[in-house]
Amino acid sequence: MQDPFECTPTDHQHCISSALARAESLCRQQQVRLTPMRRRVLELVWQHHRPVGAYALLEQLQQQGRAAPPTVYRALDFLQSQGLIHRLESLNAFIGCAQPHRPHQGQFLICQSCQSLAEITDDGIERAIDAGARTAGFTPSNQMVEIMGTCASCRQQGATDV
Amino acid sequence: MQDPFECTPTDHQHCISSALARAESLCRQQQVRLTPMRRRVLELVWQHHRPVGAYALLEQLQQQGRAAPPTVYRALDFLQSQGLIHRLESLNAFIGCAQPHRPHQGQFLICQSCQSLAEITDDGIERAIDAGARTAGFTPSNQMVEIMGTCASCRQQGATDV
DNA sequence: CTATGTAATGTTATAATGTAACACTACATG
DNA sequence: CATGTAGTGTTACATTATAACATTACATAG
Repeated sequence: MQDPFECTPTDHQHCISSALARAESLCRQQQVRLTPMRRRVLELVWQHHRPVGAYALLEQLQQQGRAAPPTVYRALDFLQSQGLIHRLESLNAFIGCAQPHRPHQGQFLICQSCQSLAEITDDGIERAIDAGARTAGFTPSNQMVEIMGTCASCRQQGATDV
Repeated sequence: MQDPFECTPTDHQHCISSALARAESLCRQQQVRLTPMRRRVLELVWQHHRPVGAYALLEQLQQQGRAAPPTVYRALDFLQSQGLIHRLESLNAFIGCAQPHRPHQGQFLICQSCQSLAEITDDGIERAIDAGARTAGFTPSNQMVEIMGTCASCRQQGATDV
């Protein structure tokens, strides 16, 4: 398994371009339009490659012309509806989804030390949540799981010097 | 198991007063001060008995004198630090915790139909999350689990008339 | 009992996040 | 070309949260 927290600069260009390619293909399949604005916002999200707020994206858009909050939020809403990005509720931020092809909700590992984030898709977690909810007479439609802690590389460093 | 979504008016008075009594006792134990303001905010949170926003609480406080946002947020921070309330990230809202004596994080069942909320504490979920995170080389310290769906009573009604 | 320090609250202003409402433009289709 | 719908622009505002500093309450040492 590739460490989801690691990404060299070279990888990173690849991350971005392959994410955009996947998005193009997925939107064609779904017959929805990945307009220039939507594509641009998705590109910016992937450039960060960590949770990024709507207003940070807005500032970047404003460096190349005018833009206002609704424009960003609309693009983000669209991207989210297509599963191309996830929203992190505990951070009010967004991140690109690496597996937009198969619908999922994902669980998020948020490193409190380096602010990096990894997405996992763990059937065991999803099943446990589903079972727990149903035991309480509740019919779940959607799960949000955000896990705060320390990523592997921060833990190694932190073991001595933090 | 008592249905966490149900609470008659009579029960409700009992909910509030017993929550306050538990809070008093817990704060004495912890040697922290449940000041009148903090107590009042906790009481208001319990009066709602569903997720309530900081500004809704603020408005209520303002009906009995002046109050400003920092006052409410400080009280909420304190209550949260003592485990007396939980913050629901996906709703930007707060709710009283029914088991403040044993530290826990809880999982939240949010009914999208009636906006009620139930807290469960499911070891299976917590273990699955812990295991899933560790498999990814991540050391979790804290979990946020918010589950959207339909509560039992809404589902019964909704089966026919929604 | 007063002095002193810390915790808690008051107060003002502002930051950060998000949306409503309406105008305009682009684009597909009849 | 006419028309409708999706997408974007624009303005204004709503909602949520915090920074910074003043003041008050309260415990404890002297």
